[in-house]
Amino acid sequence: MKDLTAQQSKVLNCIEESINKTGFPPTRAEICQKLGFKSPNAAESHLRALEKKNIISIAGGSSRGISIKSKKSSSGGSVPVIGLVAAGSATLASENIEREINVDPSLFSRNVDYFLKVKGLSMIEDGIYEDDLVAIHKTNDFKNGDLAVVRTEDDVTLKYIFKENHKLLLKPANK
Amino acid sequence: MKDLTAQQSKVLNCIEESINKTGFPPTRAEICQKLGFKSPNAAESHLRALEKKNIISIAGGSSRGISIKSKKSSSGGSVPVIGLVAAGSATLASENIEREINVDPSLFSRNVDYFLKVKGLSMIEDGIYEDDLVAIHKTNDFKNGDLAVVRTEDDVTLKYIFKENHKLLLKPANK
DNA sequence: TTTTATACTGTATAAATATATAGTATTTTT
DNA sequence: AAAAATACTATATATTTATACAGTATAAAA
Repeated sequence: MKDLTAQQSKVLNCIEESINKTGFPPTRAEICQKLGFKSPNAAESHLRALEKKNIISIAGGSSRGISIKSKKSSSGGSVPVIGLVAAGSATLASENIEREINVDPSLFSRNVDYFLKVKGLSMIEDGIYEDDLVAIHKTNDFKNGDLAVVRTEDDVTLKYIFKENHKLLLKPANK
Repeated sequence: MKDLTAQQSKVLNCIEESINKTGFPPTRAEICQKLGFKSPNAAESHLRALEKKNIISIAGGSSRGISIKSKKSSSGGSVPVIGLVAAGSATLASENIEREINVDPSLFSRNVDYFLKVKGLSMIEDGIYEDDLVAIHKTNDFKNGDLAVVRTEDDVTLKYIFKENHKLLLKPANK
């Protein structure tokens, strides 16, 4: 799958949020309102970009005709579970998948791409214990203080992420 | 819940089908076309009837603004969620059920009868935070040190349970 | 260097859509 | 027997919505 730009991720999130919250996709105007655009064409062109990248499909001539593709069956979709170590590999290669579990999408505000099984006790102060499953949502869009899966050269960990000037600041949960 | 008429059921089916097939709810016109009505008001009044019976909600002023309120627990994995306070009542009365979620039974070693939503911070030292969901398995069989839902005269809490001689000892998780 | 993609503002409009009103007829409830 | 709910047709319209067209500007790819 091609990478999404930050803005495209925001729009995709906006669609997911709308479906989760209201039960139906947003209009162009609603996307603009949520993301602060002043022209409906801003939303329109992002939607077309997402369509081109095969992330969503747009039903021509009908209102709110947006649907998210490749979304596993909306009720009880199967989501892979990956150990923290294996998550370092680029893809969700089948060898790295420990198991698949069915989750109710309504439990989470965003689409869950996979689960990470936590190793070690580094997050214990935040109530995340060894062997806990952490739901991971893939996106380029984040806020300061979000908890994120961070991959460095030789390690994969959970860290709080901050953007300062033009650098990324990573803050671990343990002291 | 009041019973639906044959026509109202047809309309509800039509809505469900549309959401499953296209990803978004139908318009009045689409309902008419599917069910053979010749007036948009036929669909409209059925929708209002379904709304009155609390089956769906209709967002005013927005197209396709239909969402289905109580999802039927058609799949076997549906489990009710109950707030801790409400759990004091004897049964899983429908008024006390906040929602229903679908869970993968393989996530738990025992059968899950319901979920409790945690209030307060009494379990924070054990990694159970406010609004966490705790899976509850009903049984008379327990071991010393098991975490259990305990109901006293006026309170419902999570406590560690021990059997000593012929008495039950309850130990809270907080200091 | 030219093209393509991204990222918008601003304006306009045909078509889609919700929704009200006016009727008629049948069934169910009180 | 009267009232209320159900089940529609038919028409009308204000508003919502998708969608096209015309620009401007920047960054990335060819």
